[in-house]
Amino acid sequence: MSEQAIFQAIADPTRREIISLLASKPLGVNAISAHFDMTRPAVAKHLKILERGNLISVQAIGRERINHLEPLALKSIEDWLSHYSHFWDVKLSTLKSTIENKLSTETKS
Amino acid sequence: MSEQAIFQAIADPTRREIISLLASKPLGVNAISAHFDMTRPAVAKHLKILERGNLISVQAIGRERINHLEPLALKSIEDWLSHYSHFWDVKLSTLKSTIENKLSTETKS
DNA sequence: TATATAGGGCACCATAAGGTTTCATAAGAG
DNA sequence: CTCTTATGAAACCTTATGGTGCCCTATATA
Repeated sequence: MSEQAIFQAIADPTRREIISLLASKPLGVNAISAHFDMTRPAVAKHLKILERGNLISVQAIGRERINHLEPLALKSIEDWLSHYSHFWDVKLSTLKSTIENKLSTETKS
Repeated sequence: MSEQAIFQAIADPTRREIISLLASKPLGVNAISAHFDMTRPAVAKHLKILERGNLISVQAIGRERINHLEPLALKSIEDWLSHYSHFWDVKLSTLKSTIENKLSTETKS
């Protein structure tokens, strides 16, 4: 839930690769570790960290635990970036603040 | 230069706070460490990591070394995020049109 | 010149992070 | 019931990380 958990989760290249993998298809621990040159417990640890950052959700089917990507959690990163991104990208932050302004004036009136 | 250096740089909460500090004003090492409950060498190490990720540049003036934020380096993060952001971008634009519809019906009535 | 100030650099320490091996358990398949 | 497969979990090792204290050099300034 903490923002730090997400920043930490995406800091590791292996975990970013796992995210990339799960983006195309939900997978179990074994299927994921097949893509890496490391043992299953190592991958399982990475998955736990990703889960702690709410970047993946786990769905147990029988004896399998399928890991699903939860991309919405990445929005915190986007939000943090928006404080600085106006430097190169005015478009998105303008859209965001426009919406927020409209929302606040709406609720006020 | 490496993408990993940037992800690693923003993974630490202290470094993100330093980024936030430098966003408002370029500062020297001493001025920065005055904001934290840690010694100057510790802050200097963080600065070195930020520099390695090209997130700050250093300008030497006399005996002072002023650290400037280089927000453009954060674009790599934005680029990486863009692979997944469509998930919530759809939501956001939907929200936008919803609001605009509400606003137009409001002004019409 | 003497002295205070800004900062670099090194040695050291404790803990966290990433990995392995090994063992245990739970659920399908024969 | 037995065997295989999917996974969790603990113990352990090695290296990275974040921090400290201490000492050095360079530049201002009284």
